[in-house]
Amino acid sequence: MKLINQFFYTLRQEAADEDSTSSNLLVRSGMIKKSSSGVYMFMPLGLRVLKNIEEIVREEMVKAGSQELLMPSLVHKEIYEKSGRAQIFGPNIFKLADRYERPYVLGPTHEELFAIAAKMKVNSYKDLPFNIFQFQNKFRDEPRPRYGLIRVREFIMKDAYSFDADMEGLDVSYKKMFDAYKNVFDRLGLNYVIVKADTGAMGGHLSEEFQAVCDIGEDILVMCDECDYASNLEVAEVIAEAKTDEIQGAPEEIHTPNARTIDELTEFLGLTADSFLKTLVYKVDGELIAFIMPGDRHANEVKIGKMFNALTVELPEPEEIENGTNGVVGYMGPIGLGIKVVADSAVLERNDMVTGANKKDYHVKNISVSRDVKYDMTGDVTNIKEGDKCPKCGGEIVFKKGIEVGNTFKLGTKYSEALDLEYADQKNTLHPVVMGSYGLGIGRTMAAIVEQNSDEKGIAWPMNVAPYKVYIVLIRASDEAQAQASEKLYSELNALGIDTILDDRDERAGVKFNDAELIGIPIRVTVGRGIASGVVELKERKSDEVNEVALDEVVSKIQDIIKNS
RNA sequence: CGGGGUGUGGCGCAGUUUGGUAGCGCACAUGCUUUGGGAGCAUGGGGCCGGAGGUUCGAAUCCUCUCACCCCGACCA
Repeated sequence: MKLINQFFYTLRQEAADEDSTSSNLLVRSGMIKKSSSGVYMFMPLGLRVLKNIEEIVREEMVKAGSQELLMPSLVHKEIYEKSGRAQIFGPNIFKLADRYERPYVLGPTHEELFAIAAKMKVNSYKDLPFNIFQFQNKFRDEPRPRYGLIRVREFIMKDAYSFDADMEGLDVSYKKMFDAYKNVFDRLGLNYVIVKADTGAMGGHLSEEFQAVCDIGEDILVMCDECDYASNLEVAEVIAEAKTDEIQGAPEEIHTPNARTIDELTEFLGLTADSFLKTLVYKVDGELIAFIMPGDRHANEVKIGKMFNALTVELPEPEEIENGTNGVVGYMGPIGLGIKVVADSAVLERNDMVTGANKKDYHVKNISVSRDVKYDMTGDVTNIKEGDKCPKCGGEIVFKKGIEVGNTFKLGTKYSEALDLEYADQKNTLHPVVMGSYGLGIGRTMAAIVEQNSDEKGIAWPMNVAPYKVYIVLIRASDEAQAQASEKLYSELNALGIDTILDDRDERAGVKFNDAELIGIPIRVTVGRGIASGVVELKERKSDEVNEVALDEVVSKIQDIIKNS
């Protein structure tokens, strides 16, 4: 591309309404522009990057035996009602109506349509397995879009689906996709980890997330400093500490005026947070249930939801709690509360604890859980903490932050049952098909790459996703020798299939250098005064070194750099 | 959904408290100079101040409503 007469622009100032390194750089470099909250335009340069990422994903999908197709975004709402997901997605799904007021949705993900499509082919066990995928826009009405391309409401996802006769088959199909994902993220040069995760709105048996490690990540990755344990915080198992303190005398009320939170109590009573028996009331599928746990731990709603196999887990309003229990908000305790109580495994053996008295301004001390508290169930209902023991090897747990760029699910038969996707086995008995689903966010991956590959000057694209590989800075367009040399270099590189920008604008050198760095082109060639002695300058974006190279050697040097990248 | 903030030329902002009919930087156009790290000087073009209604002789500025965008919260009582 020669820059004159092309749709190319950069911004010198930060975008006022962008809140992350990647979104700022992508906007400033003229690759994307916000259209409305959480919705972006992709400009020519940005689209090239997107397509490059897409192509790498496509290659790996095809290599893994998947076939590409394309589904509509506009889907009859009925389909999501049949699978029960209209409810699960709830307000996150974009709804609209046609002229006859028939309800439609903009697809948030496409398990249902793929199951329906698969029915066209699947009759017998002989028709399985197979795997299909697409690149398509997904729509999710996020309550708060954030961080540019990272949390958006419309985005391009590669979604693939596998169809097998049984779980053993699914294991094989899953492994193929899993390996394909590793290949993709390895090729993209991303620093990522794979963690176990909650199956969430997808349902099913297993979910693993590919997480790009990054400070602005919205997911907490639980890692072990000794072994390869890696999990999303949502599902990381807490190994209950065998902590037992001395048994005290009978429970005794203590006056704790205006001390409602754990923080206020630790301050007021001079005790550590873990001496408190924290009592939280959740509304689990509409039922008020109390959870007791050590005061220094946070409840984990995903675990609670799983424990009750519940669709919704929410914190009720204070009035709801006081109307539905014998408790007083701020002074809640499990004794005589009048609702079901679930005890976290970590408190079962505890003896010397303080909890709420269900009475304003009073708590109770000397609580021995086994002696004083009647609980209905027990289990792991809290988040793991840094410094806890690794559930796998006993090593120490550390946290990292991650951006979820890919997710693989062993779905099982949830969708095939809901949508009647069945096959006949050797004995002519019907069975639901076993499905897997595999998502990969293209725009989010692009943003994650920028988060991991930028400096104060701008983006530094890895070679294989860079919109162009070479940027020729023509210092003085009015100089015949310089103009001719850069023109020749430009044609030679393009003829070799090396996408090149020739900056032939009537701009000062500084402007061109800055733009080349901002938009992150990996190789820069400067054609300037050196041309008199037959040399140009070669510089890689990620290095500070500038090398003088003879004009007739530049092309082969560039080829070497690309080959070795 | 709750709290806070912001909407003024393509981009980034001032002006709003104390109403008097819009300004700065960048970008843009023209000319001269300059020319290897975001040039200088001069001249100039471009905005019904998010929208609607109201108060007033007069509204970017005050009042009411509304839309959009951003931030914090929606997690522990």
